[in-house]
Amino acid sequence: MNVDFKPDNFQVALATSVVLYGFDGHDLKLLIGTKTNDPFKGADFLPTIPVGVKEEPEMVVRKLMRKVTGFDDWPIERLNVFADPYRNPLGRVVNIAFYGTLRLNEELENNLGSSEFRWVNSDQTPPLAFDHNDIVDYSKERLKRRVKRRPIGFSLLPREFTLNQIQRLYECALGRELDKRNFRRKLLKSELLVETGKTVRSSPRAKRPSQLFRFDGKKYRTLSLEGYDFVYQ
Amino acid sequence: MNVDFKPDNFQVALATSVVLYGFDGHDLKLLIGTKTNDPFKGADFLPTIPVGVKEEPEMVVRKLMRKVTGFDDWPIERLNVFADPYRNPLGRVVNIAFYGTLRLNEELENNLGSSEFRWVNSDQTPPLAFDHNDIVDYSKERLKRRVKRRPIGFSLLPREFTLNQIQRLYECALGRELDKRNFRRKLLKSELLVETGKTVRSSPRAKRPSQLFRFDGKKYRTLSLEGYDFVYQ
DNA sequence: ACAAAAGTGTTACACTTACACCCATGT
DNA sequence: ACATGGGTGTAAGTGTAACACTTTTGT
Repeated sequence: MNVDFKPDNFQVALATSVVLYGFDGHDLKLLIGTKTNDPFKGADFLPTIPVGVKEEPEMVVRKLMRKVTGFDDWPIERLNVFADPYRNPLGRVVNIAFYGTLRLNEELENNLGSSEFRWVNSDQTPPLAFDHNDIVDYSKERLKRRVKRRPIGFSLLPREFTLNQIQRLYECALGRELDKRNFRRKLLKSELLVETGKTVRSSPRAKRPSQLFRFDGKKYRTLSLEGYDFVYQ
Repeated sequence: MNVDFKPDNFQVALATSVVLYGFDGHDLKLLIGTKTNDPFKGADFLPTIPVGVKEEPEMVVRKLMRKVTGFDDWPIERLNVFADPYRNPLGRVVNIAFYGTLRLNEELENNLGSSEFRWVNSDQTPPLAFDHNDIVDYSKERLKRRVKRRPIGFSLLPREFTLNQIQRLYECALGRELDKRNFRRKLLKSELLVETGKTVRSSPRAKRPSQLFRFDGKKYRTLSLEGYDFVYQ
């Protein structure tokens, strides 16, 4: 069986793109850029960067995130590889795509590294260049799956959050409404949330304040080792 | 943002490997080869083949399967991509790995396309060249997940099979024993099995014959469209 | 006192798990 | 008649889903 590589096998380029999700307490958004050069100049696309022949894709993605948002210390996960032979008109480019999750705050929302990028509501993704809409769709499925099985949303939430915020996040990610009482019961039973004792008013119109919770990361890691599965159907 | 590719980005090669699972009614096996040339001459490895610059990985994998087993019409699924920069000593080779499932029969088991290949019990995978053990481990996790959520085992089973065979297959894939009564109840409730009325004796020593069932593929496709989830915990 | 959002319990049903014996058949 | 694997039922417990009102607080 031939497993030898001849010189003309080494003609492929690597790229990596990242689908960055941010949650601002009310909406789930993702980061979109606009191409400033050909091919597809002027089209929207995902943050994307070539991967050098000796580079590790994850490192390259972190570099890219830092360039675009100013930070690179958010959890990311490899999504999939998009390897259609003609997905890029310049030649064969294999795209190793990632997705990441972060808490949106005003600083992040307004001070992006360059004006080529913006946050869009995750259910209003515009048409994108290359096969980037496929990448976004794939990442949404992955996020849905993760949210169902792992209490992963915490990297999207503020460090202290209300039960209504986390429910809203789950509803955005899953794309459907959830029952408040059942959601709370399930969440509190997991014992991954701890009360802070603090409260906050969700809006100027809201009279009664909500309780603030935070995520018990240590407990989660312990449970995780025991094979804990969150599972929100 | 730089998304331009310069000529020296195009120096990567693509390969694809396949983890082929076969079930012979009693054991779950997978296909392993022995390298006949360097690098790693003499080492065991997965069936692997370079992907040409204009080729589609799935097509290449099917070609590979045909070369090794004589057939290429089994269901395959893309697993993951293994892209560590130094996984191959010849240069940067990105491996787009697949896994496939087939029914083992004596013909397949004994008439492999070449003597470089053999079937090994899936829980006795030998040390493999490159990062192929990682690929195998990953495929086992995927198979486990698939078996839990989809009635996927049917491409591994003979067209007509006994409940004991399918239980045995699930036990191999999940790596643990299952309760016979609970397993049957669950499986029969799904209404994806139809009785053939035929029976077979499982071994010369077995006196009472077992009933033969087959899979109702049409019903499955219908249920599938409605978002059916099998779920065997 | 009213407006607004926060917060809270119960019941019916479905599914999961644990468990041990009788049955049909060939020799 | 016996040996062999094939086949069957029940009960307890756990999780899910549907459902509407009371409480707290600021104005």
